[in-house]
Amino acid sequence: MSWGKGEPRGYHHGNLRETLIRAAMDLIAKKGTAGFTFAEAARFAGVSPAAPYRHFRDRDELMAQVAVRGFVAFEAALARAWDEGRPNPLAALDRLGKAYLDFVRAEPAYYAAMFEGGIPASADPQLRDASERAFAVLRAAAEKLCAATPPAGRPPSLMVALHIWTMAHGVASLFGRGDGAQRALPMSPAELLEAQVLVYLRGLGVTGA
Amino acid sequence: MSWGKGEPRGYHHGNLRETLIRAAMDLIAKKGTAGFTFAEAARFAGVSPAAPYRHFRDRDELMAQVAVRGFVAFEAALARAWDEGRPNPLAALDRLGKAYLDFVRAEPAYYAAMFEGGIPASADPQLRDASERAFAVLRAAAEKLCAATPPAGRPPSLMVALHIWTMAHGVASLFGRGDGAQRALPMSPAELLEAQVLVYLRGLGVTGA
DNA sequence: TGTACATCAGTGAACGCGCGTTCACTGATGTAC
DNA sequence: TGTACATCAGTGAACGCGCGTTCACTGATGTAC
Repeated sequence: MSWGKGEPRGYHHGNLRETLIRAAMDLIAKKGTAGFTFAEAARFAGVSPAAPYRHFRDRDELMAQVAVRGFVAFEAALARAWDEGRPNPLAALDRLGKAYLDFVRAEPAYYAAMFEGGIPASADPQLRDASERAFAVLRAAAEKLCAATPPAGRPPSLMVALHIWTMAHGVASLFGRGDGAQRALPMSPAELLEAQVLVYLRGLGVTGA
Repeated sequence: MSWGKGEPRGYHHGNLRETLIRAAMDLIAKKGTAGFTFAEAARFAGVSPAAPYRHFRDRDELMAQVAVRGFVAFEAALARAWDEGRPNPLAALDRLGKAYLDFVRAEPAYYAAMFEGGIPASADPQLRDASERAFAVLRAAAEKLCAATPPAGRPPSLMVALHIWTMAHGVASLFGRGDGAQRALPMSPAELLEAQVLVYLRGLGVTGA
């Protein structure tokens, strides 16, 4: 079950599934979601073009698996940053936004598979679930923030969660990509998002903003 | 120079360039940016696979042309909605946001070519220019809005323009796509964006928000 | 502990397909005189 | 106005390529007894 990296492998690979997922990530990171083929992933793994069919129905299933892993890693990163709102929701939210951008920049393959892979989240229950969990972190954050707003006219926390999401996603997708496709900006994406969230929170009447 | 639609065409097509661009748009709308090929565009136009080379260097140049047209149409739609801030900046901004979402929903091919085509805006000066012009509408809107904020601590209008852009783009890319890939929402994308912008403007201290 | 056998995971050759691209060509158009 | 000719725009056949997918196969692994 455990295979040394440099060891010559025998007839059986041993962890082909794992290797193929990593190969897919490498290829997606390098050439984008479109320039990733089943055949090339096999070649990358040093295996015949028929071998992947033992582990994945087709290219889309492999891509979906990458996306699932992406959402799992994403959720972990966001939850770690949010840290249940410690020491206070504002500081934690700031970390959350930075974590969002960091993830997109550091994991272009995950980001591409998650949001540009052409795999609808509804297609795979596993994918849907992983994506829900990641969003749940944002929901939790929104709830704590809403609790800090004046009770009169308190906004629905689901809406606030969606707003946070769209702000982070908008900045990330327009300016925060890992590859060099971003446009010139007078400030860093992180600064842009931070300022935006602060204005938004002030508009919400969050105490201390 | 003018060709009736149903007329049988002779050896020369007459407006192949135009027809290819429209074919590309149809294909991109149907199958996304990845599932669009030079050969199929030619077939779609009823012309030999070698013919497109008389008009475009390669597939990417055709895609870039679609993106350029997209930005031109986008600018027109945004400018029309903004209408120089009449009758007041808040009402105009609301229209602007709706126009952004409408465009993305109604013109999936343009949107895809503009933001998902893998064509960096910096690649083509014409593309860069068209994209600048579209953004200029947002800048103009941001300037008028900033003028309506308290002079003390007035934010830079470029930043506000970028914030408006990322909010609209975030909502559009996550929830406002023309195809059925959007997720379930407790409200329409337009409502979500409108509420978000209102909170943001209140945070900015815009008079009347 | 050894042996027989079922199952598993990867092979490699083959296939049909559509794409991108080239080439010499040819029909149509426009223009100089 | 007519004619000769240059230029333009599209043809169609051909090519090499890589992809997705299948197939009967075979080497390795695990397990029952």
